[in-house]
Amino acid sequence: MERTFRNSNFEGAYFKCEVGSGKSEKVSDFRLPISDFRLPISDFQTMPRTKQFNEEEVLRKAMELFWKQGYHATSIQNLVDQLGINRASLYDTFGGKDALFEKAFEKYVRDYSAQVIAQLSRHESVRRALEAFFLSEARAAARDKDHKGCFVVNTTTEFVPNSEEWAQRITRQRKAMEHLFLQYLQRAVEQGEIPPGKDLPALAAYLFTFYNGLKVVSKANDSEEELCRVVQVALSVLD
Amino acid sequence: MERTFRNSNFEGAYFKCEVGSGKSEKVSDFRLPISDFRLPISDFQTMPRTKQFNEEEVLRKAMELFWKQGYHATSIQNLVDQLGINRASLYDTFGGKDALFEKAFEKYVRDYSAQVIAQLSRHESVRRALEAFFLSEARAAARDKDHKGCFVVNTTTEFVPNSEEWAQRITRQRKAMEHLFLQYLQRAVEQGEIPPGKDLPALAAYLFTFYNGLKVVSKANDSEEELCRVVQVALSVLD
DNA sequence: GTGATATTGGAATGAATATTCCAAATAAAA
DNA sequence: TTTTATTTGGAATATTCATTCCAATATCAC
Repeated sequence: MERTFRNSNFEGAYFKCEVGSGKSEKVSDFRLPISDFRLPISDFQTMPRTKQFNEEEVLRKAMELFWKQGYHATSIQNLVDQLGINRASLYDTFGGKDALFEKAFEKYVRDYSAQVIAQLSRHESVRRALEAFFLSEARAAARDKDHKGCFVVNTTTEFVPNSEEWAQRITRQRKAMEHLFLQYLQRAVEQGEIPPGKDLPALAAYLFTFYNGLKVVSKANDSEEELCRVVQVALSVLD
Repeated sequence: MERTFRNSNFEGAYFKCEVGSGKSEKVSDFRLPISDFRLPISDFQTMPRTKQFNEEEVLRKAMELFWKQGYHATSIQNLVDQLGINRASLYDTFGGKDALFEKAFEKYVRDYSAQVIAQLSRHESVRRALEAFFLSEARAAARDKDHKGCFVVNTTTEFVPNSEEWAQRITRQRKAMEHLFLQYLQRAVEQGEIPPGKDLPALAAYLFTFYNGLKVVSKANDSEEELCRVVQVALSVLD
């Protein structure tokens, strides 16, 4: 507790820009002090040793490991080995296994949401955008030699129904993604790509359901061709 | 090892008919000895104490627990508490955690396959049969207060890609279910329900993929109505 | 009832688990 | 260089894990 917060006075006091592999070797570390910053409590006069690793990069590694193995099958030792940082650093920086998993999950959602939106907004035609999105997901899944699937989907099956907290988190994710699909479908109707009068919320929920299925099945089927044909069938509901 | 097989000479020698809760209280136990049965090796003269629990019933409980919680989140202590049998009995009867999980998985596949086939063969019309099947799955999922989903789907996300052995098992399951769907689709073409010339294997793979998605999504969405509408959208590819 | 033997409950074991702790090393500023 | 606060490596801790063991119990054949 005590050690965890010993630095809390200085949160946000510096813009850090760190570069390096983070594998406990020296890294560059530029700090741009905010000139008019006043120390609120402490009376110290020197700055201590800085972190030897890039926090974002380490978090990315943790994300990949939890993504691939899930929460229960990933041990702290596992993380220490893979992340290349010390046990104590892990606890000091991220708080513990639960907190680290949450941060990894949030990073995935953050990164992945941006990617989905970017992918979908590449085409004017909604039909083409959805096709491009699902085909790219199918291809990426088939090519991922780790067969990680989707972090959110994996977490759904691992934590629901055994954690009410995670069930709510997952539900929020579902609604966000269904809402995103819905917006595109509404635009499709406006653009005359989809005949009006269709049950768009059900269609959006369907797209989300199919997405989940694709992410599960692609873990155990790496045939790019088969997955792409399935996508084409799935999207034929839009015709 | 030694204790595990001490009774192996008598496997199948009796038709057992046991009744009882199995919660370490006395149960009725009727044994109908097979009259012409000859002891192959042993020279014993008395029969030992019989099992105090119904093996099939205990296996069913183990299946439900693994189904709900997964492999890693279920401890032996957990099983001992839930199954109502002794630690030693568990190891003697089922071999260990891994072996018990496998047996539970196989029981699920056995029971569930029979149920799927029964469900599908209720209607002459393939379209109606598929609709009845998916709607019944949606309704059952929404009504399952444990939100267990599908044991096979859960196992897919938990063990793939971290176990090659399970990946193969899961792949076999996928192919079996796709094959089942394909047979029905072929019959649908013969019966004139589906226009000829469609890519039936892709359609079968699509149905399987959607099934997986439904089983994931229904864990965190218990709205029967929403799930059923999604099913209707999904099956519109057949029109 | 008696003898033989498997089951049973619970303790014992040893490995793995998450987390905490501390001395030594180190970076930044004076 | 000295001072200071932090990171770091690895040991220490306490819990939980899967599994084994054994004495006591209970059942079946006689």
